[in-house]
Amino acid sequence: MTKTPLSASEGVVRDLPDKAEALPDLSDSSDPSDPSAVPAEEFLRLDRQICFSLNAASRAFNSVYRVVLKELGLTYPQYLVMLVLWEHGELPVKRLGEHLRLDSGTLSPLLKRLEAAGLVRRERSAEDERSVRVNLTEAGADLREQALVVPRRIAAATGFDLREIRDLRARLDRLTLALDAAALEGVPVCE
Amino acid sequence: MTKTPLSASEGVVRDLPDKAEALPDLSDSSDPSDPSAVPAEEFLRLDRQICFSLNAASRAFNSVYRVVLKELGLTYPQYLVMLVLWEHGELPVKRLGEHLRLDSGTLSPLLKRLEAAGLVRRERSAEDERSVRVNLTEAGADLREQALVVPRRIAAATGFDLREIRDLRARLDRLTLALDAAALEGVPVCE
DNA sequence: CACAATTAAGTTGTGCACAACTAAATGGCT
DNA sequence: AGCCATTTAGTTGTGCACAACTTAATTGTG
Repeated sequence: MTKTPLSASEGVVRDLPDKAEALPDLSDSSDPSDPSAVPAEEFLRLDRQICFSLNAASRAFNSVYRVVLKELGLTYPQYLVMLVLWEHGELPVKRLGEHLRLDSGTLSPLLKRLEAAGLVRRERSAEDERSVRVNLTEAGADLREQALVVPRRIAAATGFDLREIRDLRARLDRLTLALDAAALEGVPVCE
Repeated sequence: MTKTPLSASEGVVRDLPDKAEALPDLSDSSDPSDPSAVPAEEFLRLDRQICFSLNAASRAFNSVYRVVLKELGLTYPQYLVMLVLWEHGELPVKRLGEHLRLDSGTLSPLLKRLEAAGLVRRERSAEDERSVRVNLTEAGADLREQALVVPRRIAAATGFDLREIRDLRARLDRLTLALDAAALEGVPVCE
């Protein structure tokens, strides 16, 4: 077996939405904002759920993009790189990485593949020989035309309207900010 | 260079939260629920943002878990597997995959590593020789004790209270459901 | 100016996700 | 019984994320 069926095939265990209501509603406890009011056992189970949800959403998103992007010949991370280049034009690898929160360990091979595909050119900067500037080729710039339909198709697949998307985005950004901050000053030891 | 600094180092391009307000507010257009009211160019930019947000949140989450789980000797996906086993006990690989939405291509090597670490045992089922049952070893069962603190630390890192976490989870699950459905019956061609 | 620290890109190695495939066991169905 | 479709794990190959490292260019400081 290889691919867990995505559909509502009979035997499938669906942890995601169903159990959401079936489980004890932790937010109904005396003080919903106080995590220490919840027993550790329950908390472990809750963790299982939120982990899974985020993971599942991320992967579901990925796989929808994968389908849509296949006809452009791009992977999802490659699409993200192209989006930045379409919007900003030439950029050194460093800047690209800042936009995407990716380091050279990820970008170097990815850019090599984009270059092999003829979408991008890389050349050492003259002023600073350490820096490599990434440029769109004509083919790369032209691909933007085909990409214009992608967002609509994705948005349609989510079933969310624009307001919901915006709202979800805001929450996710807030989450990311908090997590980054926590990662910086060391993850809290207990509390 | 290798790791894009997570901190507020001066030159860092922060696409995530700042631009959220700086950009034209698409949801203020005449009809927020009608995507076709938005020009394709804007839509492409919006897509860039929501993609990035989801991706960034997922990776930020991952890296916080990575830090916390390192002292347990687990990766994040391995932790997810252990959570399922702690909750359900012995399971065939197939069921494990259903809980986690992972196929054998991902699980087989992962379980092999967990087995090498002495946390699980795998044995062919007697009734059905196709099936492999995954069992916790004593060490694997014991590890649960240490894992009990993980959820609190993560929750603390998010800065979200339980209600917000629950709410975010509900949205993500809804998103996943919609995306799965779309993936099933083919992603909409244009719409 | 010289030399240490910093910065940019790339390389190597590990682990995960997934598509495509193989191998073996099982369950019908005739 | 014999055969074929299905089911279950596993394998192989590609691409991404990231840690740890290397190399080379640049900057800062004495």
